[in-house]
Amino acid sequence: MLTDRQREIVDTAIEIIAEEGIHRLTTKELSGRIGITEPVLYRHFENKLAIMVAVLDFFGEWSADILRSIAESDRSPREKLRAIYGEHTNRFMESPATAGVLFVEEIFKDREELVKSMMRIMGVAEGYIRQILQEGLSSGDFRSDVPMEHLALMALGSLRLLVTRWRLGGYQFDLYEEGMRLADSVIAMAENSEPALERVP
Amino acid sequence: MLTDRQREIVDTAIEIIAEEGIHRLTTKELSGRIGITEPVLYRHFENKLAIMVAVLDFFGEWSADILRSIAESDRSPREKLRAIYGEHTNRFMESPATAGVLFVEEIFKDREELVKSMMRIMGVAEGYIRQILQEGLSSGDFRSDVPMEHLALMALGSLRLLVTRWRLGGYQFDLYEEGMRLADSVIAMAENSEPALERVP
Amino acid sequence: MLTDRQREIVDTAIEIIAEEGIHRLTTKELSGRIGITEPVLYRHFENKLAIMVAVLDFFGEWSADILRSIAESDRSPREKLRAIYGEHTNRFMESPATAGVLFVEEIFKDREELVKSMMRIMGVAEGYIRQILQEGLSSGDFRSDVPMEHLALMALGSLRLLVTRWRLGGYQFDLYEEGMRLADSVIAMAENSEPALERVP
Amino acid sequence: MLTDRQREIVDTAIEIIAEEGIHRLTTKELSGRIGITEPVLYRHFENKLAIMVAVLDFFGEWSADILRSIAESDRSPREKLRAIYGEHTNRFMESPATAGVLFVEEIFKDREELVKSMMRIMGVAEGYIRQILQEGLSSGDFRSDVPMEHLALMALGSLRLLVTRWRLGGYQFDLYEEGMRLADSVIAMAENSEPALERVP
DNA sequence: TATGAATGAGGATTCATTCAT
DNA sequence: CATGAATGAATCCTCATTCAT
Repeated sequence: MLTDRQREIVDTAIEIIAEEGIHRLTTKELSGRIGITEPVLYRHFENKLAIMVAVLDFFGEWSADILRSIAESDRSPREKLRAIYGEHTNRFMESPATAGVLFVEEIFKDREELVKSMMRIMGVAEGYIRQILQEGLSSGDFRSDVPMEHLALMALGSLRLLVTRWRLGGYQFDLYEEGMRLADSVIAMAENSEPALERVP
Repeated sequence: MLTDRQREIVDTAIEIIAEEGIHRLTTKELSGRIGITEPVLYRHFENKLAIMVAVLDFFGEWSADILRSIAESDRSPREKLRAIYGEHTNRFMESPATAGVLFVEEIFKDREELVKSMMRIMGVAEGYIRQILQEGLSSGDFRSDVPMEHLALMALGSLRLLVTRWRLGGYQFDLYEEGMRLADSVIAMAENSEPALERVP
Repeated sequence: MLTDRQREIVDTAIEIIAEEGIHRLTTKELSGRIGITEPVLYRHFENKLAIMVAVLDFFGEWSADILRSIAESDRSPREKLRAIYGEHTNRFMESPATAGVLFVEEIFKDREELVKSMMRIMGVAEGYIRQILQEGLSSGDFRSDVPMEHLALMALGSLRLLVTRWRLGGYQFDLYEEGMRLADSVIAMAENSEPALERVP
Repeated sequence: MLTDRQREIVDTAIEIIAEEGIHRLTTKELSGRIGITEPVLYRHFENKLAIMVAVLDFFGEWSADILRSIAESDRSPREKLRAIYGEHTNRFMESPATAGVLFVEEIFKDREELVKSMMRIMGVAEGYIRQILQEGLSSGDFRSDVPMEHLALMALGSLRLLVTRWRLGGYQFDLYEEGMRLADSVIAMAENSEPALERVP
């Protein structure tokens, strides 16, 4: 879908956003890092907005890929929920720049033109998560006394907040390890508290 | 602490951030909205950074005020947790601009100079929340099989995500009502599942 | 002639020019150093130009005072020439700020309105110097094969350049000592080379 | 070393400094005179400081060129000293703007960042002058009873002061003619007073 | 496909000065 | 005599974007 140059531009844009913040994503900085002149950007994208949309789309695909592969795997709902934390935190540690994935809304929220793109991306991600939770509900693994959407809010919300603190703190702690510990807690709370009674008979 | 003019400037800055995003917080926009000339801003604040710090401090106090009054109230830990959701969502609906409170980190995260201010503010808020959760643990109301910090991450993280969606969706749903429903779910999950057995004997 | 406040303003202005350069002589800096508000300056001077003229006049009087007292003293022309170097360098070391005296033209040269003031001041100083040189010529102490105006240019020019280097170098060497050594050289060159023959018989 | 545009910018900067003073060297004035917009300046120089450094360097080269060619010429020390006055005053009359060369220190003295550049330039010039004076000393043309550095101070100092007065007086007198007359006086004073006795034997 | 050169609009900030109190 | 509050004009500089080559 994207040419090599376009990929390079998008990657570099993400790098800048991650390292220096969205307000440093300027055409000068972007072209400078790649080693091209500014007009080149306009050969490959109509304008800066188009670059940002491409960044968004990249994030969307990145996120959808992870979630889809987890959702379609053979694991139990519990394991899938764990995998969401594990996969994300793992990849974030490898490439902190992409930690922005979870915060796409925050990064671009003040650009009206991008909201639609974002909503779509978030919708896709949410879809996968709900699907996983639904499985857990159906199988009786997850408790049914709280609405699934609240489970989703807590699962994703806690993960986001964990990552936020990791970034603000300067990537000091081991995100993956903390993520897995958090996952276990979330699962413990999401589980049916009397599994034996309900499932064994 | 702040003069009237300074308050006016800070309020207007928050308004702009809420309505148009941080990237529109320019001295021109700010002075224009207030109906003064740009240099006036510099009579009341040393520079734009000082204005942003004042905005941060305002957020910090706003947040600390709510949390302190809840923490010091007579309610049960359960009720306090509920109150956190209730008070915040309620006030956000009254003044959506201040919904930024919860997202201070995101708004200013790319301004290195402000990170310290932010950390302090977040620390204060976290302190109150931990205090409330601790009470619940001590009283046996809250489950002890998950670390308190994870409870905090889930409680605050889910609230944040709820508010984020409310804002992105254009303030369409009733944040307070949804917030209280979410609170009940969070409490249900945080509670000891067999209260009678553990607390009565 | 000047009120106390006016003196304070002029002194501080000189201080600023000496320490930070003419481009830092702003009403803000000036009032700030004195500990008053900016409008106060306008109570005591019509505008900034008037302050600069007062600075110029101060310089003029300072310079004229030294030169007059030397010119009117009982010393020989030789000694008077020495005294010019000695008095100036001595006072400059006590108060480097006033070293600007010699460079009034440079400091204010781009302010057309001040040129007339400056010319007058320089004229006065030159008058005294010429008077001293004339004495030396008449008495046969100084050589007559070079025009007096050239003697003046060399005497004053070398002193200026010495002081310039002292300032640029950060006041590192002992200006007075170097000044006196220079004075001796200038005098040696200005003197009649065959004094015995011409004056004794 | 400099592109055409850069040369144009530097030349115009010098023009402005000469005509209106350093305080009128603004990006607006500079771009306006050239007939370009302000941002163009920043395509060709990193910032205003870089422009000023380029101006300084231009002065330095200009000065070094003259002095080197004189120093390396076949003339006698006497003639070289004369040539310094002659060449400089001659060129200043052709292009009064460049008269700033001699006063680089004064023009930029309050810009700390430029002092190093200046020191280097002045050092180079001084080196050539000392070299010439040394020749005169060695050859017995110049008197040895005054330190060479004092000769240099007088030679350069008197020239500077002459040019200063020429500029302040609005370029009224014939600088070249006056310069050569001054040169003769300086040489007369610098010469050994009893040449016959010392050199003929 | 890339570049060099340019630009209009806007960024934060500082200036000398005024005026009502 | 002094201040608090304000301002118009100017400062240096950066932005995204265009266009001829």
